[in-house]
Amino acid sequence: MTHTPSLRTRFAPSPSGHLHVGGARTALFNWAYAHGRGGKFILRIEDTDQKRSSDAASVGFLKDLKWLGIDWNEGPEFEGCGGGDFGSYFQSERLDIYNKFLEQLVQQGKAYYAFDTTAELDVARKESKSRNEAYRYDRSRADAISPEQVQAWLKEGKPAVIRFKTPAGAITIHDEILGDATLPAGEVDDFVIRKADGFPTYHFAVVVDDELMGVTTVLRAQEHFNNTAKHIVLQDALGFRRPTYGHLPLIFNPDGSKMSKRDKDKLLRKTAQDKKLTAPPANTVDATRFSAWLGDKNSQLDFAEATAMATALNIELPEINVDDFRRSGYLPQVMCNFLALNGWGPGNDLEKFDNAFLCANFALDRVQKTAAKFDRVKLLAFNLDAIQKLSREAFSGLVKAHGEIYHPEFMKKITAAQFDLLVAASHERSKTLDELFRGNRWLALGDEELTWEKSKQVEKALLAGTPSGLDRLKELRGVLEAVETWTPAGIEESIRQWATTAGLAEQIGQIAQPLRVGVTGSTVSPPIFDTLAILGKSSSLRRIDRCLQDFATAKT
RNA sequence: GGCCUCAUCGUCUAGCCUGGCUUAGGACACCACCCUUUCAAGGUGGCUACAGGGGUUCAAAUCCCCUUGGGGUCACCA
Repeated sequence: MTHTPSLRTRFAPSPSGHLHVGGARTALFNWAYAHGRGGKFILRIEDTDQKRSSDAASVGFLKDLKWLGIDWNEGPEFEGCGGGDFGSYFQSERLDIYNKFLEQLVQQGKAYYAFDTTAELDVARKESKSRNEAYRYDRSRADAISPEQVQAWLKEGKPAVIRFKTPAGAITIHDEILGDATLPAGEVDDFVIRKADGFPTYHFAVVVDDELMGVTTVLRAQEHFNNTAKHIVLQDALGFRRPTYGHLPLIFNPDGSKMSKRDKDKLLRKTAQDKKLTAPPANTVDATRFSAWLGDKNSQLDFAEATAMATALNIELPEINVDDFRRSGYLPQVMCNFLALNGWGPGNDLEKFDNAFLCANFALDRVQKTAAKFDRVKLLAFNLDAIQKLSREAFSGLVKAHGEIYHPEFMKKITAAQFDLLVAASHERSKTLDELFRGNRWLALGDEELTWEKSKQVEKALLAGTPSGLDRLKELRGVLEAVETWTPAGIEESIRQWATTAGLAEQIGQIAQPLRVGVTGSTVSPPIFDTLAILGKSSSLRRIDRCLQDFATAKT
C-alpha cells in the first residue's frame, strides 16, 4: 500500500435531492482511495445554485453516507464527522473568497464583464444548433463594449456576469483512468465564472476550493471530463496546482439510459399516461398538483407523493437513491461492495469484499473505462448471500431495526416470541430485510381483518378435488386443536401422524396448502409448520373457522 | 452535427499494458434436472462473448489503422 500522507480527495455533491447510487460510488472511491493511502477525505457541499439548494437535502446526503460507512475527515459537522481547518465546507459561505480571486482575474485582464441577456444568448445558441455546430460564446460581443461603457453599466447596476478569457490553444487533460486527451483550440469558450446573482459558477468555485483545501486527487464521473479542461485553464490563470484527475465510468439503467433521480417520476408519469388518467388517483395529490406534474417532464414528486402514486397505480418504483435501497432492505456493506464492482474489481475472480479490502486494494489502474449497467438482480443475489452469512442474532437485530423504522405498525402488532419465530423461519430465504415484512402481512392482520385472496390458486387449494381443501381443513382443525406443544416441531408431529392415518403421508401438499390459505389468505407463506407456530394456536383456529364460514357458501 | 471518448457472454467482469500458457475464466441471470409443503432457498449439470474489416507477426481478444456502434459534452445546473 502506498502511503501518501498529503493525499487529499473530496466528494462535492450539490445538495439537491438525495444521494443517488452514482454519487455514492464516487464518494466511495474517493473515500477508499484516501483511506487506503493514509490520506484525507473531504466532503464539500456545492450549494452555489440558489434555486436548488436545500438544507434538508444536504442532511439527507450526510445520513446516506454515514449509513454506507463512508465518513469524512473534513467537511460539514455531523455525528462525529467533519470539521477541519479549510472551512467553510459550504460554498455558499465562501463568497468573499471567490470574489477575491474573481477580482484578481478581472484586474489582470484574464476575465471580463459581459452583459448579454438570456434571450440574446438563446438566439445565438439556436443559430449554432441550426447550423449543426457546437455553440461557443462569441468574445467579440463583449469586446464591442468599451471599458467606459462597462463601468457605466456596472455603476447603474445592469445585470452582468464575469466570463473567463480562455487562452487560445489546445488543452491536454491527463487522466489516470482514461489516459491523455487533447481538446483542440477553440473547444473551450469564454465560460461564465460568476453569475449575475453574484455567485460563482461551479467551475470557478471548484477550482478555488480544490486549491485552498489542498485537494490532490479528483475522482469524479466521466460527465465532467470536458469540464476538466475548463478547470485546467482556470488553474493556470490563477497560478494553482493541478490535481490528479480520474474520470469514473457512468452507471446506467439496465436499458442503457442514464440512471437518474427523475426515473421514478418518469415511470409514474408514463404509467399515468398509459392509463389515460386525467385526474389524480385517490389519496395521492390534488388535481392542480397532478396536472402540473403530469405536464412538466422535469418536475418531481416528493417521496411521500411518489409512494402514494405508485401504490395507487399498482407499480413498484425503481430504487435510485441510497435511501431507496436502505428502505428496500439492502445491507450497507452489500451496497458498497456492489457499487465498487460497477467500475472496479480487484483483478481476479474475487467479487465479494468489504470496505477494508476496498481501501487496501483500490487503485486507479483497475478502474473500468466503460459505463456499467446497474443490475439490481445481481445486487439482490449479493444481498441474499450476505444475509445468509449473518449470524441469527445479527440478522435479528437488523430486521428489528429495519422494522422499527419502516414497519412500526407491523412491529407493534406482533409479540417478541412471534418475531423470533418469524426471523428464524425467514433467515435463509430473505433476499432483503424488507421482504420479511412485505411477504408476511397476514401476520400483522387481526384475525377478524383477514380476507382471502380472490385468485385461482386460492380457489384451487380450497375448493378443488374430493375431498376438497375445505373438507381437509375441517378435519385439520380438530387435529390442531389437540396439539399440545405449539411449536413447529410439535405441530408437524401431530399433522404427520394424522396424515399417515389418513393415507396422505406422501401428499403433504394436500394438507399444507389448505392450511396455508386458511390462515394467511394466500398461497405463499413461510413453511406451513412455521407459519402456524408463528401465528399461534388460537389465531390459527379462529382463522380456520372464519375461512370455513366464508367459503361454506362459495363451494360449487 | 462539432469535439472528446469507449468497445470480451443478456449483465457485471478476468485476460489486453509486458502477443503464444485461452478449445477466452468467474459471478448474476437464463435453461434442464434433483430436493421440496406454497414461494423461496439449496444441489447438480448446461447454454452464452473477443462489434466488423484490414494490416503487423511464425503467432492477436491482446499491437496499429479504418468502419460501425455506444457514451459524454456543447447553460448565468452542478
